[in-house]
Amino acid sequence: MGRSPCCSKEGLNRGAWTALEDKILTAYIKAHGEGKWRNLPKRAGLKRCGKSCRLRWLNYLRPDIKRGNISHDEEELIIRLHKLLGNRWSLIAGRLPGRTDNEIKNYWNTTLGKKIGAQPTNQSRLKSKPPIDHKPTTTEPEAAPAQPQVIRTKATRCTKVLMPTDPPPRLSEPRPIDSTTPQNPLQAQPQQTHSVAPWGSTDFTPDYGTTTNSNLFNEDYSNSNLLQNVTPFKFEDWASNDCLENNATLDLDSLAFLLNSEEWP
DNA sequence: AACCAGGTCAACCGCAACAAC
DNA sequence: TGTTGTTGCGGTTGACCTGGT
Repeated sequence: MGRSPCCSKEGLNRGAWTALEDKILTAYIKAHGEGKWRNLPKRAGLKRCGKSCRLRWLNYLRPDIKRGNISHDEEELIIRLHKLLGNRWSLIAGRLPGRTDNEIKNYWNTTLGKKIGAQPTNQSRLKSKPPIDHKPTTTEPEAAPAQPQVIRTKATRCTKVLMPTDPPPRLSEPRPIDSTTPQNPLQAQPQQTHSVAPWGSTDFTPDYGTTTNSNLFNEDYSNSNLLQNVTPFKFEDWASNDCLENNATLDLDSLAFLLNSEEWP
């Protein structure tokens, strides 16, 4: 490869983090804040690569991390969002306060992927495992007739986002439902600095009442605490956002078509 | 008790987008 | 405008755990 690794491998610790390393990293970030990951290990006195520090902080040490016990509401939300977004774990995680993309990805690959009959992302693992009996549960949508429609899976960053001047409330602080503003999980507020919603524009108009799937969310989630504070979005608005790739409009057109189809649960 | 298979999850890897120069 | 450095992302790996035999 033409490019050197992010850091020299020599003399650096690898593998599981020790309690001491965690302590050092946490203390350093509390004192100096996040960012500058490349220089962080040197400054903090850690024999770790900056990438490793970042990952450890984001996925494990951050104070707002929720660990384990993914609730039923969260599970359903993950399933729905995965149907919409595919393996874009950071976006999905952005809808789930306190959850990390890594945790959701793992949860999907080990639990949800099997439950709903989707292929885990880890294809190599599947090869050595027997087929899974996909029985729909009472709480899950009907098993998809075919592979879930995935927009795309390549990693892309989305930083050109217009943040709302009035950030939506956290999921953990539900607001009363306004009957005039149907709710949608995709409008749940982004709570993580590393992952923001592409539909962050403040001026789009909630309007998805023209499709047979307009109640995709508000029906299924009408009883969900998690989703009582979210508002619907419009695919056209979403697709036109600058942060999406040029071909995203096409993909979203396909997605809109999919949502209009009878096959959509 | 020992072994094995399968499941879970933290960590690593390589790529691509973005920022700085 | 092009190049280089940095950051963030999804995919993948492997150590550890657990349950069955």
